[in-house]
Amino acid sequence: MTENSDVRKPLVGRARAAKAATPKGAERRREIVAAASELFARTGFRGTGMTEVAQRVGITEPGLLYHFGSKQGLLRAVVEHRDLASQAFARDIADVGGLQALREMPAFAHRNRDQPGLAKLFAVLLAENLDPGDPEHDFFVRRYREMRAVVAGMIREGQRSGEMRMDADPELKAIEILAALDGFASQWLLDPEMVDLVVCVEEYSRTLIRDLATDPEPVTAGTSEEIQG
Amino acid sequence: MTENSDVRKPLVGRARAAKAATPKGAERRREIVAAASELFARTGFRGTGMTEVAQRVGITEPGLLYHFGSKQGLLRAVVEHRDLASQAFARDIADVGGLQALREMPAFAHRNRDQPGLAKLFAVLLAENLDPGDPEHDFFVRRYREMRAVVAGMIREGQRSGEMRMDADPELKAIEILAALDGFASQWLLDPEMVDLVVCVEEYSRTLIRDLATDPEPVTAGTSEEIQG
DNA sequence: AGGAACTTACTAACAACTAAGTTAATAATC
DNA sequence: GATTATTAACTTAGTTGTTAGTAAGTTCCT
Repeated sequence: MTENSDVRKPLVGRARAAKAATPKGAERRREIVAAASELFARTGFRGTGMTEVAQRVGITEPGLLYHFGSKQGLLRAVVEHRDLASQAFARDIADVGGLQALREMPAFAHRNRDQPGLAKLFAVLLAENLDPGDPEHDFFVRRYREMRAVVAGMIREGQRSGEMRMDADPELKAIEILAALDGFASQWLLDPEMVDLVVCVEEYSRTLIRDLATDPEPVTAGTSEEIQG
Repeated sequence: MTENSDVRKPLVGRARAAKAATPKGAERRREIVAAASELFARTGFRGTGMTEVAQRVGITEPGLLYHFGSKQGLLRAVVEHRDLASQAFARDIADVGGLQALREMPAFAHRNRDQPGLAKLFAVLLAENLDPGDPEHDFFVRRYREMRAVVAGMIREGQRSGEMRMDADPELKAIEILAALDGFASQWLLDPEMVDLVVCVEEYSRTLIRDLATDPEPVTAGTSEEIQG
């Protein structure tokens, strides 16, 4: 019944410039990516016009297209650039490992709260790319698989070291943790007066530790104060 | 005018038809809402054209506008209609109350898995309305507040009846539960081959019961199914 | 001189929406 | 019970504005 022949653009565009060739050009690109990130976060990819982005950095629309070839090219640049921040977070988690990583979740929440643009950008772009065939669908699939792998690895390390119960499924727990963090973020973005991101993550962090730790934790009151062993 | 004069349409449009006046009209409205739900779910509100919706039901674009007055009018109709399904879920939860409600979460997940369109629609529309000023922002704020209240009430009842520990914060737990469910849904929609919605919710349901129940649960050998495939 | 980084001027497609007329069914009147 | 009036439910045709993207030329810097 009415099969979808919804084929996207054939992506023929000659992708005019993949990399900058000049310090000036590189700087412009950075400006453009920053502006586009803000606008995509506010009005989405589909809801944002190239003209708006161009005005924001004080050039014309074709001037913008010179750098990225097409709107999709710009999207890709935005997504890849902003992903670095998240990857940094992933490294942090991976480096720490085990229960200590869970204890540091509130710090991550603080960073997010201070940069609502990044959180919103990813929430909006994720929703716009849920469908296979959406321009950045594969990117988000890959990204979530990687992050789940990182979190699952962190849990597995906690199990190896004996800090965490063995009968927890690291894969499933990883999905749950990422799900909760995303969900907190969207409720907070939607209604910051009612939902405090940091409080939510702090409480959830405690819940996770209570759930996963083999030994009961000493009662750490309030915010994330490190307890040196 | 680099400043944002991004004022939305003043909503003056004479909202030509708020309700149907004829069985035939009512039926057409239903068709249109169904088609628009599908399309909004796939390509979002901003990414979907009135022409596409109109074609889908076999009428012209002005014919569509006759019924809903404007694109926003159509969006509102879609959102309000599809919300009824979610409200039904809320009633279920509220009626059951306490731990039993947590045990029935997988049933809710089953319903969602069989209707991916609804889940996707809400994920997409939520992300498109995170900003105050977005056309349905207030609707989503209201909706989440209501659902948090329902879930928090369910927990409070569990506490009153003695099934659940008193030192859990019902408001925070409600945020967490909705966050996790939304997050499961979006990971599942993005990558259904790696994330099984039902398995995730089942596991999470057990985690919640373990976390909140005062008495340890008898081991209900529910699903020993394999993890995702 | 030559290329990077633009601009102006344009196009073709499409967006939501309107105006005005048409059809068909119902409801009211004679 | 046929005719008329009224209305819902459309259609055709057009308006206005915006979209991403192009073509071709210009400025600037090395």
